[in-house]
Amino acid sequence: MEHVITSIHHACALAQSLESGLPNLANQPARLCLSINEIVKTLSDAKERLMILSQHDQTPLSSFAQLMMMPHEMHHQPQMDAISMQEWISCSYTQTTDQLLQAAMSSIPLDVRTLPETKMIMGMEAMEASPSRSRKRKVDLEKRTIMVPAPQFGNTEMPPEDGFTWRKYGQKEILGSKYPRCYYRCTHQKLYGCLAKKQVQRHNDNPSMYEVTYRGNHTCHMSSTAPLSIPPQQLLLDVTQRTISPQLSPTTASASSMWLSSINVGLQQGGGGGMAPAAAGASDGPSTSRDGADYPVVDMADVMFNNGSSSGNSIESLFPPTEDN
DNA sequence: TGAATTTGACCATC
DNA sequence: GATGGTCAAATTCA
Repeated sequence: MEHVITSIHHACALAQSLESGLPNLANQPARLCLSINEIVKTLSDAKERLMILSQHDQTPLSSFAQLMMMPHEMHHQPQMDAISMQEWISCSYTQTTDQLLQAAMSSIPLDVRTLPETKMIMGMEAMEASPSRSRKRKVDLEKRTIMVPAPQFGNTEMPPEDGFTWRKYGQKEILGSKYPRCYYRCTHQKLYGCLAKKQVQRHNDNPSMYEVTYRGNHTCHMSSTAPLSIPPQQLLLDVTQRTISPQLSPTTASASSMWLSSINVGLQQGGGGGMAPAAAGASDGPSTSRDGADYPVVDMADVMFNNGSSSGNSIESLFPPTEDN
């Protein structure tokens, strides 16, 4: 039991370090992923040990329960036995992990996020919408579908922001869907010939999720006068090389910032069931051409899951103190 | 007043 | 013919 408490303390320390390092990490999603992964791994380890303990020792885990319980939950559940504690931990852990994954996925640049390797890494394959019935059009643009959480607070009717400016050009009732599908195209379509489009539709069974389908690629960032946004290649390079991006667009910076907020809320809320409001600025990176490009996702995966998770466990390995921004 | 949104109509595909 | 995607006039908003 002592080891479990130690692990939890360690996870809390990691979370606090993450929180304190947020201002300097707004543009380093890979390191954030590393940190989250470390926290989740530590809590998972504690959970597994708790499982084993609770199987061997059926004594109530009241002290630990009180330690981990949210105040409002304590009010409603003054007593908690080992079984319900186990259920609670399981539930909380699962929800938190899912929320973190959601938040992480929504922050990773779209081109990276939608790569099969990335989905595999993040365990998000199941979140991919089932392939729609094939329908070849004259202009068969590349199509990528993701699920993003709807805002929990504020105007939940607003589709989640993704860092780009979109212009709505249509809305249509879709057969078999409770919610209409909204059609957007890049605001800069006329000015820069940007062909990026997206469709936003609330999930039928889960209205708290939006199904967002992107088609085409943003070309507006290529213009010298177009809104600045970092090409994903550059961002990925920065991520994998653990260097600080020389310049981040306001959009990217704020998106990263919101991503951090999401993580923060997720960590604080535990199983409370709520992420940071996506409407405040969920994040997508710019979407540019990636056809044929060989992104070093494997390297990123290696960094994320092999390099930092097993050895050291020092927060310094995740957030070297030498960097400031 | 210009930009963004709404919405009915039209077109493409199955 | 049914359905999804887009157009464009009308309307709303800042």
